[in-house]
Order: sequence, then structure tokens, then C-alpha cells
Amino acid sequence: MPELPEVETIRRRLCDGRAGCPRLVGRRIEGAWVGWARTLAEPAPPVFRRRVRGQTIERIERRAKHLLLGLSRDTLMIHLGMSGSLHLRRGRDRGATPRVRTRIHRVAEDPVRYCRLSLRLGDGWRLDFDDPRKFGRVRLVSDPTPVLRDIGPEPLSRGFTAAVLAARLRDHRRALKSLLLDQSFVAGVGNIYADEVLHRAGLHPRLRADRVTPAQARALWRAVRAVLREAIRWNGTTFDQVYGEGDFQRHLRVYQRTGRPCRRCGTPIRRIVVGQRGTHFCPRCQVGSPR
DNA sequence: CACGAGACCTGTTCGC
DNA sequence: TGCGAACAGGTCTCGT
Repeated sequence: MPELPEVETIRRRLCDGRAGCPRLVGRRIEGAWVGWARTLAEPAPPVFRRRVRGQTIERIERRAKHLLLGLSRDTLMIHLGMSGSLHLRRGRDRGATPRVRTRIHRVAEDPVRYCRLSLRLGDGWRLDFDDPRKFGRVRLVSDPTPVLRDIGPEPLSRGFTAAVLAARLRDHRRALKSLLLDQSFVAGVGNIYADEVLHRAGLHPRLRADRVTPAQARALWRAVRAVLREAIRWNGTTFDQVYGEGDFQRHLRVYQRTGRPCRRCGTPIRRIVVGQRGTHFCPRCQVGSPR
């Protein structure tokens, strides 16, 4: 579930606390369990366990798709990758939970089967980082800025103006779709929202960035902000039945709607591959294809 | 240096 | 029903 709107939704939920769950801010980390070593980008697990213990969670922020937990001394950076999710759970320590090997492994039968890393929070609570595909990364650093150094502007910030976007577009010849996915170009846009943004802007995913007119750049700027804002308002998009609270999926115009009618003109939505990513668009509404 | 391809992972769905 | 192929919300690294 992890593009900017999803990560922002998670951030807000962790800040506010939820029914039956404690707020994260103010809680002390009593210990850590690492189930898949590569989930922890840095430092090495023994150092991580020693260093994170005793620190208090003081604030929760987001930059691009990174969740930043400001601790007493360090910053815990969490990137959910493709399939990562966070869960406040109560019960026995994850590390002490006996592995029940049933014949048929179904996700629903073992909620912590994909838990890769866990923080003990006291009162029996823990924060579990689940990640079936193991693309997510957690790091504990004294200074998060080097990791975030090459990330582009936050699309919902004041500094991200239409003029800034237009100027940046001129520097690239790549397909718009690829460029929107590039985190150094603009922060937080992923495959779902890149497609949705381009449809809203009426621009073909393969349109070369340096051929975007000023009027088109402005339309793209509006679309990026409108789509991301709206997605946040609906708590993101999710296809997960268990945490099916992201309602933006009901507002998708092209993503995973191959063959279904465009909501604007009725033309069947097409799926192509751009930059090795599945790309959905309306061949009638979205102009500017090369050739 | 900008860009594209392959790698990293596991699970689910599709097509024959 | 079975089995391989294709596909899935994201970055990294490497070669051109």
C-alpha cells in the first residue's frame, strides 16, 4: 500500500492512535526483534537492538515515501517498499511466538507470518513491520538527511509550483510516466498515482518531458496536487481486504481498469508497458503520444 | 550524466 | 486440476 497518500495516511494514524491502540508518540521502545536481516538496512541487527532500546518516540513525520520516527537520539526510517505494512499488536513478543507449522499456509491463518521486524513498546504492545516481498527497509540513523538527499520536491509543498515543474520538465527527454516515478524528480508518486495523474492531466504516458507545453505543464501540476490531495482525503488506495480502509480505489480512473470504459469518454482503457511498469491510460483523452 | 534493463522477493492470478 | 507464465503499490545497481 505504499505511495505518498498511503504513507501519509499511516503517519496520521500512528500520530492519532486508533480505537483500542495506543498513540505511538511518547512511547518508549523496550526492545527489538529482527526476523529478516536485510529488512534492516543499517546498522547491523545487534547494534540496532542495543541502540534502539530505551529511546522514546517523540514525533512521526514523512518525506516522500519514507516514514520518519523521531526518537530521543536517532531517527528510525521506515520505507514500506512494495508490500510493507505496520501493525500495532498486543500479545506475546513476536520473537517468542512459536512457529505453528500447519499443512496449508494461508495468510489469514497466521497474521504474523510476514513480520520481518518488531519493536517492543511496553504494556504488551508492539509495532510490527510486515512485508511479504521483503522490499521494505528500516534504518536507524543519527541523521536522516543523507538518505533523503537526492529526493525531489514534495508535491504538496508550497515550493512545488507550476513554474518549478515546467522548468524541471525541460531538463529531461524521458517519457512522462518514467519521470513521475523517479523520486529525484518529484517525491512520493508511484505507479498508481502516476497513471491517475496523467489521465487527469490528459497527457499520454509516453509523452517526452521536454515536449510538454507550458499549458500542459500547468495541467500536470494541477493534476499531481489534486490527485494526491484527494487520495489522502480518502485514506489512500488499498486492495487489501484486511485493512480495506483506503477508499481511493473507488475513484480510480485508469489504474487496473484495463478494457473498462474511460469514465470521461467511454473509450476502453488500455494497458501498455512504460519503463517496465504496467501503465494504464485512455487512448482518446490522453494526447501527445510519439508517432 | 540520463536512461533503461536486471535484480531483489513472495504471492496470486491467468492461460493453456 | 495442474503447471508455468505473467503480474503486483519500489528502489538499487550496473552498463551504455
